[in-house]
Amino acid sequence: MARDKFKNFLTQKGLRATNQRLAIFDAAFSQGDHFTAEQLLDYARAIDDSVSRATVYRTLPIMTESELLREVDIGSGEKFYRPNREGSGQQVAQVVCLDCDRIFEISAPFMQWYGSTVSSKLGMTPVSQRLQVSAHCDAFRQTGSCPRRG
Amino acid sequence: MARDKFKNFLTQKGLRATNQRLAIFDAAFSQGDHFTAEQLLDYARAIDDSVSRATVYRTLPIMTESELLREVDIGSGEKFYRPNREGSGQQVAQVVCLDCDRIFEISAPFMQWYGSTVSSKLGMTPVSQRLQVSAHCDAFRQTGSCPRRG
DNA sequence: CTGCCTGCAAACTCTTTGCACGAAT
DNA sequence: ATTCGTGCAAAGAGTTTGCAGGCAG
Repeated sequence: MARDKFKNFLTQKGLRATNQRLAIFDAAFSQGDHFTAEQLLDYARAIDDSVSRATVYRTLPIMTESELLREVDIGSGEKFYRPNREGSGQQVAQVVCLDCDRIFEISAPFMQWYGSTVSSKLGMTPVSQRLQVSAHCDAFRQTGSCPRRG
Repeated sequence: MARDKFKNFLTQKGLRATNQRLAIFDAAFSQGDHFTAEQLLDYARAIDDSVSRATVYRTLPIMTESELLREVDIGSGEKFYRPNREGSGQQVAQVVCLDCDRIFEISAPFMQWYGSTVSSKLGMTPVSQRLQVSAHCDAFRQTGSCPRRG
């Protein structure tokens, strides 16, 4: 269970397993889709209403360092986060729908190879890579509404 | 000359070719590397000291819409911009050096193909795609200084 | 002249931080 | 007990915007 991995990570780093951190963790993992820091605050407060915005922002880096959460930045001002289930790894491309602002993720196994190829040309060692595609929804253009939104 | 393209774009859109806009344009194209909005303000003021921060921020979207400038967001809080010379197109990957914070660009022609493939799986039409690789500099790790920095 | 553009400064959004209190070990 | 964690509110960074005056067409 991911919750245990989080607790282990905390203990291992000499950090404390407080109610607030666990509430934030549970809130994050009750979400199926991407969420923002602000949304996470709402979700976490539904579990433990003592959670503050500051603690959410202080807990997010802990969860991304432990690789339980993935940070997704599509250059829209605010960052998105997503639970990293089933060890899905980092070889994922984001497809951002320009019509409904949703973010879809698609496996892109070649990315790692490409990162290595490109980096070695520059005498560098790749750490991570991100591929982001911005696209319009065909159905939206025809019907005027996004079929994935309803 | 790119400057003329900018003027044409302005005229075509019913916008005015003011001294400030042209100073900002010239400042942008005197830069060889990526720059931030704040740096652009400095450069532009060296040409015309009446240029204000507001006008820089108002002119940047005009220059990116006209495809004279490319926006590069590496998720660091502030956005970078880069002159789009010789019609280099959008098929460029960014390699961000984690040691010296520089941004290198490398041609990645396959990206467009990938964008199409992925988008069509979702029933979407790709508009743009971005590949960003974060990497460590091998030379830096050995010598403690970045050879590209000096 | 007309109305788009401008500079200024205040506002805004998202995120980070200082401080004194509170709780986990 | 001791130290780390917390909430609150203020600060911070980057960007946007309302307004009164200015300049291009």
